[in-house]
Amino acid sequence: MNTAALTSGRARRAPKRNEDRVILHFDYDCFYASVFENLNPSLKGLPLGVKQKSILATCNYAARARGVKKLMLVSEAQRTCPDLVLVCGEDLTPFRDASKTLWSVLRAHSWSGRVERLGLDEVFLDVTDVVVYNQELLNRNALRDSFFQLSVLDPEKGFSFDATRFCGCVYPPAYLEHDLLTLLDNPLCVRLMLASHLAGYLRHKLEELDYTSSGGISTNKVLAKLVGSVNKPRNQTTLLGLQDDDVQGFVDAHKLRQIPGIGSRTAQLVQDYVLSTSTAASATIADDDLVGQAHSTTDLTVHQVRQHPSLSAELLSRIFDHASLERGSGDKVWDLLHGIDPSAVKAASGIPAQISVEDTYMARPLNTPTEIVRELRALATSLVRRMHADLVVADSREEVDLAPPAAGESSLETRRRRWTAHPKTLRLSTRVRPPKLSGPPTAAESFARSSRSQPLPTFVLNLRDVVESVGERLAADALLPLFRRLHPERRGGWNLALINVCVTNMVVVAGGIEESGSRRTGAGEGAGGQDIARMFRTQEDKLREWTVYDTAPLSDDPTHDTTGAAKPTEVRCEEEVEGRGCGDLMEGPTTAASSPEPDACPYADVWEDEGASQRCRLCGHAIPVFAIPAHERFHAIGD
DNA sequence: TTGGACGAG
DNA sequence: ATTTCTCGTCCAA
Repeated sequence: MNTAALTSGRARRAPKRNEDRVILHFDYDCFYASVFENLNPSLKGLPLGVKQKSILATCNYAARARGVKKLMLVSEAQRTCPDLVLVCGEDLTPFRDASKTLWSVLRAHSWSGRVERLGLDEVFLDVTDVVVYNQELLNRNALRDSFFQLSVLDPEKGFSFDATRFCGCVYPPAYLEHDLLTLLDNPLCVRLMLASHLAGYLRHKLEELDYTSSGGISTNKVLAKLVGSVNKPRNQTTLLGLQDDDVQGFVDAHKLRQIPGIGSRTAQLVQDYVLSTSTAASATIADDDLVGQAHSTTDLTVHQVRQHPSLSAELLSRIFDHASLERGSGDKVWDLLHGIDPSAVKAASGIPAQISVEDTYMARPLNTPTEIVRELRALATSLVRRMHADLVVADSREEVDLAPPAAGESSLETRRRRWTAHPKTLRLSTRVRPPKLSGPPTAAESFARSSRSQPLPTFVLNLRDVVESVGERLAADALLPLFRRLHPERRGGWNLALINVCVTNMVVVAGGIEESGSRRTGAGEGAGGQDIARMFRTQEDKLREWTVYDTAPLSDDPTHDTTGAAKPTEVRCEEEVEGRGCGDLMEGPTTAASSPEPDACPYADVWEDEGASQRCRLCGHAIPVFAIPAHERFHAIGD
């Protein structure tokens, strides 16, 4: 039934916007800089720049007032503003922490749980439910003394507000002079007005934590985000669409690239098409001989693109298909050009889809095996740390029914922590340094990454080992083989400009964060997952009995005791060290990594010796001996 | 499943 | 020296 709508004639009809929802967008003002200012308040008022390697990731408004810009080279920024205070923002941990805190403040005020983070410094809220509830509560005779209820159960919880006006700015600004009571005859306007006060209240809550923000209020995500940028720092804007022209006019004024969802590739394809098919008669593209001009220097507005006579959703689809890129979402771009965005605000899962760590080596690319192994080990260790921070929670469950701690039990901590999800896949990505030769024809091709992935070895999920040792093992056992797959040749150095290590493919562990065991959910059949979780737990408890704790360093691996920490010695089995995950970085056969047979390791003295492990006959991965029973259990369950 | 392309901050 | 460090979705083989 869509085919009729896809004919160009019908597709160009006036678009129909869904205005049933109310969406808020928050953007924390110069977030990274604010985090540092709050960590160290003496920085407030000084021009502050946050750098990552050679660029300024962001800067505060004091710095911007002096001409410093985001994403400026550090050297340029210092020339522009000699007394610029610089802090290093390469470690994202404090930003993640602050982001989570602010997000939880917003989430605490949501009824629907639809509170979606975009990056670390933006949040969308779908507040349709709260707003509609308060819409029904409005007393037309006492609008000035309204009360916004934040809770159905507790009518006292909320804030007073004046329902005869909007909180913050409105767009178009002309509506400020409009008779507000007339405006409020429109139920959509009433909802947006209510939402503006809610947004103002929430921004005030964020300011109590010393974070200012910019807010956008509209009926979908794209419009809320776009309109939030109209009054930038520390303010908010509500997009009022009384007539369709208002919203379309607002979107039309933007450059193509400014529309979220239209990236550089899409914008270039659309723009190239529009420019190359514009005839001299096309009045919209003005006097410039744009057709002959370098396309990259032009930035068409949405309005200019929409003026193109034959443009339609279908034509866009053909443009994207023809470029052998993009799926069937010419429709999506067409919608975006008209301010239509049906995408839902997603409820937070609490579990990231992937966790990755990376480092760049622009100034001095990595070339020697020693450097590469050192970096792989460092990245592996931070990745394990991140996995613990993001995927492991304290376990409040009482395990009274299981074996009590044995005498001298050292796992008091470990049995109180558990994974909320297991990543199944490990991926290593690298980027080689841009081929610096050719001048003009250099494309953005140097930007490309390549990657290899494999199942994540299960020992990474062992909470008993210290992170450093797990990290070392991960590097030796898994990352090195992946690296060899990625770079099978050894011609004169690798010239690596970037390494990224990622875990993904999360399998949520049965029982949510607040679940309190299978006893709580009496749902008979669906409890299979929780039974599996229980089996894992009992398995671990059994394993613990077999684990010998020893403060002595491992005899065959002196690097393991560099931390001096006590570490469990693996229980060995007779098929000792059958396979090695490490192998030769430079000369290992390309097929070795995928073969179940271990390859010789002539450079074993260079690389980490991994200690006792063997390959699983089912999946071919090197498994530390102590983890084999659990690994087999894993296979038996069938994932 | 794997590896890439693209889009977001 | 169009960069930083991520995260998410979609697509094809």
